[in-house]
Amino acid sequence: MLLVLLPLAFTQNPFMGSQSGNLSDLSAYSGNTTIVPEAESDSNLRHDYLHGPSLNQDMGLRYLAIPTTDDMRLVPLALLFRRSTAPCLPFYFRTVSTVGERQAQSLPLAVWEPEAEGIATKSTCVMLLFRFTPDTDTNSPVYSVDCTTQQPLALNYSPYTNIYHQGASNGSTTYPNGSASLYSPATSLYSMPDIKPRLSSFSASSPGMSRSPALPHLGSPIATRDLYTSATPNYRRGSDLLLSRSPALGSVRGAPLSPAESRSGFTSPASMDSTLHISGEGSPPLRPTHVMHQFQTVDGQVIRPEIYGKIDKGFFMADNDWTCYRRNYFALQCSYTLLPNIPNGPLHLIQSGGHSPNILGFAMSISAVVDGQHGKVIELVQHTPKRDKGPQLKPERIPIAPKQPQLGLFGDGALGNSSRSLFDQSFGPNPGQTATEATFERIQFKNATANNGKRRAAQQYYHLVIELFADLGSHHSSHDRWVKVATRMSAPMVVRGRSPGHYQSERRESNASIGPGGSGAGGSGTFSPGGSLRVGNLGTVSSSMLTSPSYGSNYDPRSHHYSRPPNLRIPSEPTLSAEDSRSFGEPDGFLYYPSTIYEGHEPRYHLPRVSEEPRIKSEFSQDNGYSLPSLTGGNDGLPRHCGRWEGVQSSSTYFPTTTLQHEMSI
DNA sequence: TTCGACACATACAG
DNA sequence: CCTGTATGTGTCGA
Repeated sequence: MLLVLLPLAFTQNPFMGSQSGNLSDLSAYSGNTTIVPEAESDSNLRHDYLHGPSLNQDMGLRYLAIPTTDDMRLVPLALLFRRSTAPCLPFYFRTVSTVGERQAQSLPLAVWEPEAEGIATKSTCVMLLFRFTPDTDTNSPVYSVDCTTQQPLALNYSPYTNIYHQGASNGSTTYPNGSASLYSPATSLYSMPDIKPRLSSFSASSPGMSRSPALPHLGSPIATRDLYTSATPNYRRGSDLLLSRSPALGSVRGAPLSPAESRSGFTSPASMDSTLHISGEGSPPLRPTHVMHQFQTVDGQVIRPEIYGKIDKGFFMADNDWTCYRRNYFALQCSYTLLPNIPNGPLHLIQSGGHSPNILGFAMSISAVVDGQHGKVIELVQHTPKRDKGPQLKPERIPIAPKQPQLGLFGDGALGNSSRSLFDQSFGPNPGQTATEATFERIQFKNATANNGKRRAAQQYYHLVIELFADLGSHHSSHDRWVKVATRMSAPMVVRGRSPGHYQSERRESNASIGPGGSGAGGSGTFSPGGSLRVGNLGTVSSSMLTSPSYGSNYDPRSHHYSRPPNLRIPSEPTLSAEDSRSFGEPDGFLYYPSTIYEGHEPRYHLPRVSEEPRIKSEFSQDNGYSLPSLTGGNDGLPRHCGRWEGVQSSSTYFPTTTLQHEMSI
């Protein structure tokens, strides 16, 4: 089965007037699919996409389609509309199989991360397309789709990226076995903020792909990759493969973004906001949150944690793998929410055996493993700015409060009061405020992956793991006090052990690197443009500073490693080698293909460079000046920086009048 | 072959 | 321009 997230740009806001305004269009290419307005969904269609406040007036899952046949066509399954241009957190799509009354499984399908898509219009929607194939679907039927979203955190700037589509091409590729693969653009799946999506490797002329007869009159198909090109000068792409275990899909993983298309140096504003955990292009995607323990309120309501994370800096795509250098720093921003969010309720850990210990708080940490979730642990080390002259530590467990999912998309106070309900301790420069995000900076892998760069041997892969722990209280032994309740693992990554020069023969398309000179990450604590405060912390509050994490350009003047002709577009070719078959190990074969489709090919607006944001030096430096884990405190009272981004309010300015349809055929 | 240590290069802030 | 800081990377030896 193939899932495709297909962003569409509508000339008219689907929220205006008839909300079913697009239904007819959808029906037009629905083929053997039954499409029903959400209100009409029946037992066959479960779409309780509201895991806590999620869809709201700003966005909605309007239609769901019930595949009635297993024909080979794509089946439009759902349309997710967004009417606002404001940023929002990713939407998570899951399949839900039901056995009796019980949900048997909930398979993550895809995450649509608006910012990553550069959606800046009121008339945007995402359509999920499923391709049902006899072989795959027989064993893993998908009965419905669950669409959830983590509530938006406050953002004050526009995350708009000037992504636009140009040219016409299909965004899918046909593989030998007949199944089409789509890649998620960088902004893809399970990843977070720093948007560097890599495009799907759909070349403009993907062989085997043709317009689907089922998807008529929607304009010319476009290649995802095109969406990230010219008008997106600094847009980073990351690509991700969603999930897939099937050989066919697994091969997708390799589908890379053309290096040429990656825009160096740009970090989406959204990614700059530490409160935002939207996956970003250019950073390795994260798999869905793996919940190990749920919680319960006193009245029995089950609470599920959702982890957010964003891998910052240091990573780039090489040979279709997320890659970094062991010696270079990367950073990892972590936060979590509780869904539904219960502001003041004491929580109890749900454990087998009946005992339900109180949860006094939560903490997050990071780790790494090799070869999957249960692989051997790989040590991570955290440096101080002194690097070799300073201590080398292991990333510690940082207590932080949950972010509040229920706050409005555009509201302030994403880190508000309720965060304090679980944590009285204060972090950050604003006493009383509870940190809701921990940023682990200057992290390095202790070891490189085996055989990296060598094709003759199997490439080893690491995964970063973000861990959420519940604090059961100091009355427990140190061993029992912290219970790991959820984890979220990154896409597989290659860690190179040697200097870049050693790999120069290989192409590098990244951007993740902050570039030479360490201009970017500078200090420890930062204020993101969105107003979140990141407080450097080495056990205690150490420092903070205002800054806009500027990642600068990908371009490395010294080595030129990251440079590429600005307009050079290299047709991406899916790599389907066995190596590429490596999959996420997630349940199966779902790929998604998010992209925003714009009509018109004119160059679009350019985003202000994030690097232009003012950087403010720390005011809270500790004596030692070190700052390791950073905590992001509530942003209450912090200035929201919106100004420079506010100009993009009117989507009409940027949107073509023609609706484009990206189609794919199998 | 891998990795630590040292050194150098570069960007940026003051 | 100079200096200090931070960090990417080249090199070498264990």
